[in-house]
Amino acid sequence: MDKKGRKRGVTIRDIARELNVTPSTVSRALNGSPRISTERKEEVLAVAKQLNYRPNQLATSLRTGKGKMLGVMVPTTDRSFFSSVIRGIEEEASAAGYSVMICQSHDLVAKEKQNIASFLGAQVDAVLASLAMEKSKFTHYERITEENTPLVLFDRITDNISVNKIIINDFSGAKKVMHHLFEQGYTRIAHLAGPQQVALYAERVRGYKAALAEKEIPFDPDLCIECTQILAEGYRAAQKLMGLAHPPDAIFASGDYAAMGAMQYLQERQIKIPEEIGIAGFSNESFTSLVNPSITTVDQHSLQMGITAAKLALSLAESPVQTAQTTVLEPSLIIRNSSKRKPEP
Amino acid sequence: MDKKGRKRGVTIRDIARELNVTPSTVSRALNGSPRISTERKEEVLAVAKQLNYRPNQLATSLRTGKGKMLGVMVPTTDRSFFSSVIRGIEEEASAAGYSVMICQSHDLVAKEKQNIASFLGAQVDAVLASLAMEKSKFTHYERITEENTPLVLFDRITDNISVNKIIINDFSGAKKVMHHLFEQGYTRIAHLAGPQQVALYAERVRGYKAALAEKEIPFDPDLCIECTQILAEGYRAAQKLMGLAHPPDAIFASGDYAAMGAMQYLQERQIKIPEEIGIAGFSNESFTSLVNPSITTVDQHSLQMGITAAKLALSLAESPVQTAQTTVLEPSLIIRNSSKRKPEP
DNA sequence: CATATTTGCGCAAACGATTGTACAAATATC
DNA sequence: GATATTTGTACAATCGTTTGCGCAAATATG
Repeated sequence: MDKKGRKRGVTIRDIARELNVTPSTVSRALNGSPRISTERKEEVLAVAKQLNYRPNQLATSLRTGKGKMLGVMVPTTDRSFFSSVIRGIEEEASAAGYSVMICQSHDLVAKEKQNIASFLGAQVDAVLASLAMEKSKFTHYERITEENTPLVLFDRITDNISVNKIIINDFSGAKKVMHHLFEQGYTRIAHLAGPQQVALYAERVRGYKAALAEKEIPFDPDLCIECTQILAEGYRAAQKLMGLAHPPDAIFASGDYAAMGAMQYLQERQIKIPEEIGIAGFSNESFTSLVNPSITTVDQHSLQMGITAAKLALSLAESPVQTAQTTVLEPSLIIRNSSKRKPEP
Repeated sequence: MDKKGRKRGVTIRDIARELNVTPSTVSRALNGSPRISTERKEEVLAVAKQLNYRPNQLATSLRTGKGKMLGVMVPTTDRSFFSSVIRGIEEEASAAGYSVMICQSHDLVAKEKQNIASFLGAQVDAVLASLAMEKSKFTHYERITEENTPLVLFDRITDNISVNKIIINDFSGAKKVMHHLFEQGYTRIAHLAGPQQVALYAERVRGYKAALAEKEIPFDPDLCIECTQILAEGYRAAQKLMGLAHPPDAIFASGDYAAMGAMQYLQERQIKIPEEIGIAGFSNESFTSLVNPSITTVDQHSLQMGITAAKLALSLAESPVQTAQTTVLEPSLIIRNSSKRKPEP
């Protein structure tokens, strides 16, 4: 601590003084410059270790413009999907010597703006983000690219902004669910769609419709209910569906929480799952394997998505001149009891 | 971008040049120094806005030694408890103009060390951490305090290191569960204890024993099984318990996942819950309200814990000279169907 | 009116690291 | 042995901000 109560660490100056050389020599030695003799390097390294020297990242970043830090923004960390993605990003980043700054938007544009300001202020080398659900004009994201900081969008993306994107094939995921439901003998399948301003939910609806079309089943608007993918809305949607003149014999929800809500309603009504009605969700939320019956869902390979996104972000951070690309990951169907009414073959 | 391809932002120099003053004047104006005239301040502010100036946090931090950043380390973000704590920390921090850097230890000491190095390198103003389960000597945590960075431990703490701590009253939480189970008429209550090197699990065992003692029920070692609090271990523990000559009539698990595992085993065995056996967990994990029957558990006021921890950390960051204190929060029992076998009064 | 005080701002030195250039000594070349 | 080349360090500027000190002009005080 100096006289002002601030903490003071060991600096290259201290090492330099110890060895009667200049800070520049120490710096070069530490960074393995070829212009420094091997013996000097060893001396410097020894003293550095002895003094427990730790480079001040801030100073290095300020000088070099590279902060060795990735900014990650997700709507929330307590969904298993996002938390896995983060884990993937972290693994990849820390392997490359980068640290990760995580922020949550709580699906609020205002918070997004705030977080972006934080990222930019902290001079992160790249930003990885999954968009908030709130409708917006994405101008705050443009400020990132304006400052020449690489931006990678994952999962919740938009076409309104031209950057690198990592998504899963939501269209295909939805179709896989539908094929499975057809295979199990369900024919009148309802869909609990997510907010359609979010691209991935729109994609899933597209997959739903495409699967119907393949079977030459006309699309029935009554069976496709748009709702935020939370438990209560799934419950209400199921209620509505069961009140129809021709209720569905299966419900495919665009999110696991809505699927769960629907299931709760059906169970309260003593409707047997999967015998009378089949249920499927999306995201492979951890509870889907715990509840009874376990819920059929779609795994999004979240860890892999994080790794892929991080790799891309890191490469962009090192060499910023690259053209925007979109990587599409293939999701996997996970069949569980909520939709299995045929015996195993 | 300069010639080397690095991004260059607007600096106070640019503002200064525009107004024909020096950077120091701009800096003072921006920081509201009383030594600058009101008109100058307005001019500076106007130009700053016009040029879209954003202070370089790195430079400020380097100069002042304060990074306006909190480091948060948790074992994992995908437990609802930790993710809520983080949310609380974030809210409090961002209200105070601080940003938050989140790292996960995955319960590995090696990762803890790495993360601490990241924190220290990033010159965070304070570190908030919940310990990994792995046994260790905590010397890596001491490096934080050695560098005079405030450290606040929450939830998973240790007595081996003298710092500020925020915990919930695990002893009392466990007793509350036990009282409730007694009240419901359960008398032979088993406990699935967590790893005893983790203080909070030891506390819960202490609460379990204390409640037994109050009822003058002798402690039966056969009924207290230590296991990591994951689903599979809970399942196995229940299996073991039901194989006893005198099996229990209730199982109180120190964690919700273990409780869930136990419940799955019992359900497979067609044992009725809560009629034949009562179940209770700990942590109020989100799935506990979704499964059937819903699981009685203990809420740890995670959001409040985060807020409290952040407040403490922030105050320490501002004025480092304070004596270590421990704050204890009171948990709440949440009674659900897995342990409710008496009709509501 | 002369001296003291305030007011408003500039100068320059930090913070800790990196890096282009310079420069002496050691080695190589003829 | 004189000159050219390499080798190992030092010097000093720089990244963007903050801040102690100094200094002039404006105002206040006697």
